[in-house]
Order: sequence, then C-alpha cells, then structure tokens
Amino acid sequence: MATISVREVAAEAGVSVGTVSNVLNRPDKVSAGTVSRVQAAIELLGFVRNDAARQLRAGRSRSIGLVVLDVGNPFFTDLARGAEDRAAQAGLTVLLGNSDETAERESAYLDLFEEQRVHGVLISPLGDSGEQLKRLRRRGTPTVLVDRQTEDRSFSSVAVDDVFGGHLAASHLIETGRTRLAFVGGPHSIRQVTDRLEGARAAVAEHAGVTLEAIDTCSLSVLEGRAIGEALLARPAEDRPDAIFAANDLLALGVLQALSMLGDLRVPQEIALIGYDDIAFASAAVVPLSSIRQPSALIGSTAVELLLREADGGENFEPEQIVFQPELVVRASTAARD
Amino acid sequence: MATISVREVAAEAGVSVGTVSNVLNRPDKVSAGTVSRVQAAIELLGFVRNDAARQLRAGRSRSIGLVVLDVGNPFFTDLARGAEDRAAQAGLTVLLGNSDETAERESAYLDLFEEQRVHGVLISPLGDSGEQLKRLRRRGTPTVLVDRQTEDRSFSSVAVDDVFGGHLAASHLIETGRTRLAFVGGPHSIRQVTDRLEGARAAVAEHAGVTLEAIDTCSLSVLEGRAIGEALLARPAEDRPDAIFAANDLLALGVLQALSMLGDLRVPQEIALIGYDDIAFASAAVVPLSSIRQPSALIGSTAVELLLREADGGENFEPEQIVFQPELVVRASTAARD
DNA sequence: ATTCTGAAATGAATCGATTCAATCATGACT
DNA sequence: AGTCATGATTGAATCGATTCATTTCAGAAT
Repeated sequence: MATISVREVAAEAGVSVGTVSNVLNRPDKVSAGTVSRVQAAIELLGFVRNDAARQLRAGRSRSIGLVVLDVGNPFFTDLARGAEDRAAQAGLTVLLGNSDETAERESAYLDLFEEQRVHGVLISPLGDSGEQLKRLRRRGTPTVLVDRQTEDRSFSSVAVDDVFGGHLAASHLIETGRTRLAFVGGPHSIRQVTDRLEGARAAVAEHAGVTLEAIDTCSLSVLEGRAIGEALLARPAEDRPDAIFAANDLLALGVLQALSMLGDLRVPQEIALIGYDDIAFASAAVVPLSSIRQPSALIGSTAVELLLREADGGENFEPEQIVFQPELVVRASTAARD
Repeated sequence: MATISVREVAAEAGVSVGTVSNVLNRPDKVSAGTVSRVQAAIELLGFVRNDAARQLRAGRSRSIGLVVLDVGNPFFTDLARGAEDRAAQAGLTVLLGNSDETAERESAYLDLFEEQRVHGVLISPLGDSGEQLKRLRRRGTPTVLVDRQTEDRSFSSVAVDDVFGGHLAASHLIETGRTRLAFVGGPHSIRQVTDRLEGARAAVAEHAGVTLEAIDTCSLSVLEGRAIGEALLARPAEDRPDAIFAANDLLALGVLQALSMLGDLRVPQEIALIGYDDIAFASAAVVPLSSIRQPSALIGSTAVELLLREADGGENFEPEQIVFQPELVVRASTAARD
C-alpha cells in the first residue's frame, strides 16, 4: 500500500507540490481549473493529509489539552463539552486527559501535551503543581487553570468560588436546623476539597453550638462515598452527625446508596445530605439530592476563550482570573425535619 | 524563546544528533558517560521532544482514536477507561471523540484520526457507516467496532448481544406480571436501539396477551427521557403501559425523574421500569433501577486487544468477532406488584 | 512593438527526530 | 606488530506538508 503524499497528487494532476498545498489551504489563490484537477487527483488517489508533517512545519498542533481530575464525573464531562464546543469554533480539537486524581498521571499528561506541542493546556490541577505548570508556560505553552482559584496572578484561571460554595452548603444545613455537621471529602491535596471545607468551617463558626466533623476520603467517587456511608451506619446513633456535606455529588450519591440500601438511616429525617456540582443524576436520586450548582459547560468554554486570548496575545498579554458564583439547589435531601 | 531541538542538545553535549537520539531511544547502546552528559544538556536547555517530528518519521502516531456515541453516558466513559488502561500497557494513548449520535461529527472524527495517522480506530458506529470505515481500513488504519455486532465479518468487533439483552429485559417484565409493555428509545439509526427492540419483540411474541408499544425518541439522554415521562403522565390512565423498557439507563432515569417528581405514577406499583447498561447511578436512583448490565470496561480493553492484534498481524490477520452476554440486574423498579 | 502588471505556478528549503551505513577507537588475541 | 572483533559514535538522508522568493505568462497600457 504505497503511501500517497502531495508529491504523488502533484504528479497525477500535472502541477507542482506547492500548488497542491495551495489548493488545500488557499484555494482562492489558484485558478478554478487547477483546483478541480487537483481535487480530482486527490479523490482518485485517496490522498489524506499527514497531520504530523503539517504540525512539524507549523510548529504547533491544532488541538488543546484538557486535564481533568476524573472523566467519570459528569461535572467534568460537561465542562469538557463546553470546552469542545468553543474550541471547535476556533477550528481546534480538545484532547481529554484523565489524571484520576494522581500526581503521576497528571504529570504524564502534561509531558505528553508538551511533546505534542499543543496549542495550549487547560488543567484542573491536583495540588500546587506549580513548578511543572510554570515551566510549561515559560517554554511557550499557554496554560489556563480550570475549576481552580489561584493566588498566582500570572496564570489565567476560570473558577467557581469554592469557599463561598462551602459556606452556602453548610449555612443551608444549619438553617434547616442541623447542628452536628460532617464534611466528607478528600484527599486534601485537591484544592477544591480544602476550599469547600474552609467555607463550611467559616459558616459553622458563625453559629454557636454547631459542630463540624471532617471525614477524610482518598478519592471523590461513588464507591468511596458508599464506604463512608457504611462506616456511618456502623456508628452508635448518638455519635452520628445529623447532616452531611459531601465534597461532590458522586460521594454524596455513594453515601446515599449506603444509607438507603443497607441501613435504615433515613434521609433527610435522621440525616440531611447535600452534595456539590449538581450533576444530572442528582435530581434522580433515591432522595433527590440538594447540591451546589456550578456552570460547568460555561467554565469550559470560558477557559478556552482565555486560552485563545493568551495564545494570540503575544507580549502584552494580561492574565485574567474569572470567578463564577455557585448556586444553592435545594431538593428533598435537606428538607427540614418536619 | 529559541526552540530547542536535538541539534542544540547535541552541540551543548559535544556529541552528534544521532547520539542524542540514541540516548532518548536506546540508552543501552550509548556509553554511560555520554548518556549522563547528554541528559545534563537536555536538562540544562529544557529540551522537549517534538512529537510531530517523531511521528512524521515513524509514519504512525502512538495513539488510538475512540469514537463514542455520547461521552456524557457513563457506560462509554467506563468503556473508554478500559480501553485507556489496556492501551497504556502498550505505550499508547487514547484520543476520545464524541460523535453525539450525529453522522457529521462521527465522520469528522474519522477524518481527523486518519489525518493524525492514528495507530487504529475504535468506533461505536451510528448506523452502517460502512463505506467510510471500509475505506479507512483499506487505506491501512486498523479498525475495530465496539459495542456493536456486525454482519460484516471483515471487521473485528467487540459487542454485547443486544438482541438477547432486549429479550432478557422484556421477559423479566413479563414474568413479573406486566402485560402492556412499552419500549422507549431511538433514533433507529442506532443499531443498539433496534437490536434491543427486536429482542423485546421476540420475548413479547412468546407470550399471548402481551403487547409492546414502541415509543420513539431522538436521542438517548436524561432530558429526552424526562420528556417521554411527561408525555406518559399526560395520557389517560387506561392508555398507559404498565411496564417500560428504556433503551438505556439515561433514558430510564429521565423517565423516572418525570414520573416521580411531576406526577404520582408510582414505580414499580403502577408502572415497572427497566434500563440498560447498569451505570453506577442506576442503583442510587429514586427507585433503584433494574437494568441490563454490560461489561463496559472489559469491552474497551478487549477492543484494544483486537486492535493491537490487527495492527501487528500483517497479511495473515484474521478478524475476530467477540460477543459478550449481558446480564439482568433486578432492583426495586421492577418489583412484582405485590 | 515594447513595457508593465498582476495572477498563477514553481520548487528548493525548511521543520526536528530518527535511521543506518560508515567510521573510529579500544583492547584482545595470534 | 598485526589482525579482528566489539562497541561507540557520526552525520547525511529521510519522512511529508508548507512557505516564499522566483519565474512564467496573458493581457493591458504606452
């Protein structure tokens, strides 16, 4: 199977390789007759552009890399979709990388994207991956942080105020009469987790007689949530919290599964439950789940927007930090006790 | 920002470009001293391999393309994860493309992957995208169909017996005493949908007095399911089915949302409901959802396995069709009426 | 008839990593 | 001392699309 390059096409059409390239990229610069002759040759030979060669010449690829914490989390697939749509408008493709909340995989994807000379990187970083990210952009790859506020003003970022979101969630639980709150989430290397916890702590501090227990998890998955739920059931009733704020909806749904299937700890009567992200499945849960909604698709598209701005900006580019406000969505899982 | 290539590294380390390449790819062929000198130079200059140049020389990229019907569907993200894991073992990356159940996007991704000279393509095709796929593989890109049985023996494929799955679901509904079934799903251009419907029809035909109504949808999403649920609520009670088999869990959860939130049609008392895929959220639903389970991650990893076999196979390669059997998972949503 | 203009087409040079035949160096062995 | 084998290193050629300075040519203007 001989591989067909512009050279073969040029020979077949009786023109030079430069002309073939022009037909491909600026057909208006080529006379109509030539265009159709070249196109016929392309059709006949089944020529397919070699993207590697294009990229090599161009210096940059036509895709942008997106590293998320968990592709299994609908919040991130929604975000990715928003990014994809915006990128498509600019003729770019999104490569989706899943760090799975581990530093090694995150780092591996960044290396991969840098080798691919991507147009830019969007990343929801684990911890303070600061050093690697700084190096990446210093070497010329535009980088935007998503779903993450940053003290480092040199990066553009699109985030949601997680401290505020945490405050919102905890305040809501307190207002519905709960006093012994528990925050379920982890690992603490994930900034979103610590921010949400911080917000919750602040809300608790504002009310006398309200306590907050922090229950650590090693990941933010349904499975992990189920384990926590089982652990709660195993406790003597008087040691149990009367409200749970889970760091995301997957955890919350896991906890809910455990409570409703294995035990008889009723939600919201005996224990209230609120999640975070407001994924599509939250409202269809055993007990429809209260949650903190984030504009996921908008975060993704805005991040691409900032990335393009940085890529085009040149010298006089100013990083921007955009922060959206989260929103409380109340459903049955945090209904007042009666 | 001068770009650093092997040439600069070679100059800095005082060796030839060939040696730098050897350090990168076969360090055992190079003396220890040279290796460390070159590595020091790489470190110092911040050299990053240009993947486009590698690929151009190699002729093939080191990633495989995966086109799925819907990234928002956990079934496909699970499948993708299985594929990723297996691919990683072989040193390959998976590029995830989302056809969103539209022929244009599917076709665009296939073109893109071909231009990228991917190692191979895994695709969950919409309809009989036959022509384009045949051309793709004829030109040398190994292609494996996933989640899809095919009459065309020239392709390798990994599938689950959807006809059997449909039969399983409908039989179960009938066995629990339901007689007026409805199948919710669409569009019919998606083969999985028609196969599941066919299986259900067969099961119904085996029992006298049982009817099956087909309710078409334009996509397989939660939103669409909710719309169908609302339409059902609007019907007079005597026109309603007493059991619903939804073509996938997203649809089923949508129907469930509508029924439980907007109306008072109780599941499973007045209407039974079963989905397909058994995604993680199914068991956490308002009414835990019965479903047909498919080994999603296994499908993904097996598909990569076949792909690699085809890529290495050369002339004497024989396509393989692997078919897994789905499994019925019974939960509350199809409990017997009492 | 001559010059000029603009459009169209040309093709060598380029991007950067890899490959492989050729060269070089070292030490072992006769 | 001379021959050989082994291992290390070299560097020109290659992959394929794009670019751009240059050439070609038809027609307009003088």
